[in-house]
Amino acid sequence: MRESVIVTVDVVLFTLLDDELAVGLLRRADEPFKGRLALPGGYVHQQEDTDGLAAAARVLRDKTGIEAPYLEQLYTFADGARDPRGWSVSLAYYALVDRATLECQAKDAFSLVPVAELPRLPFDHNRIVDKGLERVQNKAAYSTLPCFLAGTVFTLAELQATYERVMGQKLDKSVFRRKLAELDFVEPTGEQREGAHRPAQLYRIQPKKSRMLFDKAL
Amino acid sequence: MRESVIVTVDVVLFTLLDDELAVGLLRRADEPFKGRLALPGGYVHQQEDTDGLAAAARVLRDKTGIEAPYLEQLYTFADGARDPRGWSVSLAYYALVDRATLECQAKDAFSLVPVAELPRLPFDHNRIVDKGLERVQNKAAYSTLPCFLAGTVFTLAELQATYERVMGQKLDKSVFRRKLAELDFVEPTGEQREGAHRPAQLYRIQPKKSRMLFDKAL
DNA sequence: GTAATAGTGTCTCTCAGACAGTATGTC
DNA sequence: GACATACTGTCTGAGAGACACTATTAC
Repeated sequence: MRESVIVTVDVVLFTLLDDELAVGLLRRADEPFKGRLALPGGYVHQQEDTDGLAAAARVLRDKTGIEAPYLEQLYTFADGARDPRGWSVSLAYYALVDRATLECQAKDAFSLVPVAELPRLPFDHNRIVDKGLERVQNKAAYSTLPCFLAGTVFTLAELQATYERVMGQKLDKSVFRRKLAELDFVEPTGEQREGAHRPAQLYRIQPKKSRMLFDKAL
Repeated sequence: MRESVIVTVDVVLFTLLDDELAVGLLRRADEPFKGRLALPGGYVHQQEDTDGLAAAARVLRDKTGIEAPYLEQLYTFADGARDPRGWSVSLAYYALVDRATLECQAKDAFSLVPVAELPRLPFDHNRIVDKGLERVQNKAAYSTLPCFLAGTVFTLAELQATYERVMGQKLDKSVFRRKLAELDFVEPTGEQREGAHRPAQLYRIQPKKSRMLFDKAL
């Protein structure tokens, strides 16, 4: 017995907007919920997409123009009530993009909304965003994940601020740097950031260590 | 553009067999791979199953007779190569069952294989088991999850042994008990386990705290 | 008594947190 | 010089690990 099931991918696109975690939303071009703000999503294309991840990357690229440096499966929402068209499966992915990359690649037709100010979204998209937030916050302290929100180069103060924003708590500067040194996944570029006061060393992620998991929290 | 996609659920059933983590496998009744050992799995039934979790519970119940006390979504495997019939989606779940419950509920037609001795499985079932193992091992130290493998009542020595088996490392008795006391999720039943030597106090999980996550490792 | 397992007490050393201190830039 | 930000050094308290110790059963 084989039944036809609607299979879509939906992407939660996270970035930092004014030092707050924000989500990328699009106005839906088609029914159902045409015209409403929702997560970028679309059908899986069996000919085009080798797997779920590829489908998510394609959907994100086609709908927003963005090639996310970080894209990972989040959860799969599958039930008979989430879509008015009937039983459906949504392969949910989440993406992390820094503001610079986003500004440079993004098409205009798309909104960034801070997670604290999200409107009611169609389908179960609020649940999907919640699940994404939970995942990002849980993983933040134990991984290099927030680095993808900080851009390609950053000062240590900026990186610390990024971790603090995602984790939702203040960190001690001295402790943060001590652990960074131990974990050894950033390296100085040699460049400095000039500003109003003493310039700061610029750093980047060591290419081989861009996706690390730690034993202890940062 | 809506395309029909095969949607199945597959369940990795973990239990402890001779102090080793083992997986429940079934001989496939139908093509493809008829007669081969594989994970219990089946199609989603849109009329019957309210959601993915319900589908996984039903498949596990129908194929093995087991009502798993712990059942959680693991990952979704979706691509064009995993099933010879074409592009397919497998909603993978993992279940934890203690030996006593398993013995009492299980139908006979099913094999328990220690994870170290797994044969080559059809589809991408080896990948699914690997993912499940990874998940269980990662979560073990930070959750009550291994308790579901220990049975409804257990001595502290048995519980420690269970954690050690799942985590793959020895723990210090004194440290283990100190943390158990702090986390406060087991309670004495009042009963004792009689044996060859000094009897041990029996414990159970506090019903309200059966699924806890810890900040620190046990 | 001995053996074996249950359960507890205590020392030490590591490390996170707190915070003060120094360095180097702008004005 | 003052001030602001970058960066470093050091003290302390909590807690994990190691391990010895006591308790209670069977024999």
